[in-house]
Amino acid sequence: MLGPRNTVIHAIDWRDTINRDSGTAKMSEKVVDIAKIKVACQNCSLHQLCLPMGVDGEDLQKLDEIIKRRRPVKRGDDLFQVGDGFRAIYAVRSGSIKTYTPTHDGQEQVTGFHLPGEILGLDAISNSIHPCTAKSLETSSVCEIPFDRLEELGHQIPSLQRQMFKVMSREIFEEESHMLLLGKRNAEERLAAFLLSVSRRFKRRGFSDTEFNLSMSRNDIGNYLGLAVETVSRMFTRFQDDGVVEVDRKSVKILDMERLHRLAGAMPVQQSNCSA
Amino acid sequence: MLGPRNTVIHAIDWRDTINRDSGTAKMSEKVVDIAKIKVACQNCSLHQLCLPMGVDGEDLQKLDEIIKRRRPVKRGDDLFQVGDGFRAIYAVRSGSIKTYTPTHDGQEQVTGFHLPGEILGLDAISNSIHPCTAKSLETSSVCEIPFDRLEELGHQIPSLQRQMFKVMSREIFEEESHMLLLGKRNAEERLAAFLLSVSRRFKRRGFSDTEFNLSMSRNDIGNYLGLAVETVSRMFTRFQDDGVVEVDRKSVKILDMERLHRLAGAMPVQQSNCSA
DNA sequence: CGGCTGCTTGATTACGCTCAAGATTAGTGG
DNA sequence: CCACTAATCTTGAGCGTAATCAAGCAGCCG
Repeated sequence: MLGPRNTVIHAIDWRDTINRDSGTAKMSEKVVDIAKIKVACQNCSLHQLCLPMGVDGEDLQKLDEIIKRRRPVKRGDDLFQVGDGFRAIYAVRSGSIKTYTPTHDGQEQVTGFHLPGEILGLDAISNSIHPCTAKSLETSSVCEIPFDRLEELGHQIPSLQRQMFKVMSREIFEEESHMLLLGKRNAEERLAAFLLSVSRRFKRRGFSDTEFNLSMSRNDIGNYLGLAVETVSRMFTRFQDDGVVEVDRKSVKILDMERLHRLAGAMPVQQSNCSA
Repeated sequence: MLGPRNTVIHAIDWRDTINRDSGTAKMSEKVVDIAKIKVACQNCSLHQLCLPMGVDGEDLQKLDEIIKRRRPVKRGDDLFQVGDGFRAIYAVRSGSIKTYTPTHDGQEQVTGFHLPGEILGLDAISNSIHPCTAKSLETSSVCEIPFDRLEELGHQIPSLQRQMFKVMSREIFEEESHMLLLGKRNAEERLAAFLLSVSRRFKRRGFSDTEFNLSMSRNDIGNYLGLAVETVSRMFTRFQDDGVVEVDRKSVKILDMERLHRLAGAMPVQQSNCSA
């Protein structure tokens, strides 16, 4: 199925993703990391955001040993599917992954977009079955962390257990924020808040917070925000007409951050101290 | 501010809550538990649902020792408030608690209703600050579990660490389900799903799944479901007119469970195996 | 008993969905 | 490399669901 032609194209996609000095999205680590796929945690640029945060020295070594680095997953590939048995959690290393829960009537709800340094699969622990599907939005690479091994290490390494609790807690917190968005905000506020969230997350990863590419489709965005595709499109147009952002297909440039914040409306009172 | 009159009234509320043989809601444990507030985990009827699940013998003893039982909290009392420093998580023992995140413009989003056996405060771990307020909907009692002690025990007791992960994972899963509801369901489906959720949770706790009292106001329900109060009220009326439920103020009797399920519409594909 | 809050019901409005068509881009194969 | 097809995105028109506004009712508590 995979001809040499295909391989070339994907290689190009991949290089685009890691191109740091272009005006386009850069959701990946340093170019050097690509060459040797098996980068140790201590050398990974996401070290500070990811599971190893707070874990160091010998302990980090141990954690590093149980982590399996996977080859890059192509756009459209599933990391895991709904119903799959739960064996590992995943950390995004480069690219981006969307997770969504399908319903019996064929609908889907996108539950999140995951950028480098973020963890997937935490919702599968309780039932030992993945309640959602994780699909790669572009060529991405992920670290696979076998959960039974991670649990063992959790007893041995206090800082790791603590970090796991923190990561899961953050996930709960983020989802509560999203509930607020879905429950109380109108279309304009939703899209503005979404753009700010992406912007903030890119910034933390060392990329521009004003110019980036959205790897997900308008459809995905709408689904995630509880809006019709058409509404998302109209809001983008409106923002552009108002001079708040400049949008060209996937590429977004935020022109007036101040106004975008005002458009996003009221945030949870906590949000101020929270550097997500 | 609190005259003796008040005290009496609250005592009455409390007795109502624990009255098992009336047709009204019964969200509490056995009457015997009330007398001696400090029930050990091993004697607690919620043992199987709560944090101690899977922990036994000597280990359960240790867990038991760090848990502080609080006196009943009265209706309207806050367990903790947004912005409070995080020191402990809480397990509901009887009654019910709502959590909500206030926004800067004075709005609120109810993020959950917590019944006996359920854990609160997990969203505060990552930032060490409570991002929401927890308010008691009726006279309730809770167990306070100091988090630093719990973390220590987590290293010593593998089954406890595991249970913590499971509890947090379940929370994430539940919130994803709620995201689906807020993003994709109409008013009718939302209220039907809500009633089914409450019904299911009462059943697991040994109460009737067809007759119960809702401790929260219509306002809270609407807020939680992303609907106006008026819409909630209209939907209750519609359900009653259709003979699906019988509603009298707080009291709900489900007459046609089958039809209520159909009204709730499509569930996540996982939901079938999930006995929440 | 009177004031208050919470709930219900009705009338009107508006936001965003649906349907539909066209435009642009991406993917595929000759 | 270009042409064709499929998919995605944009824009417009009309409609429907639920919000808003407004009033009345019932239960609760002082």
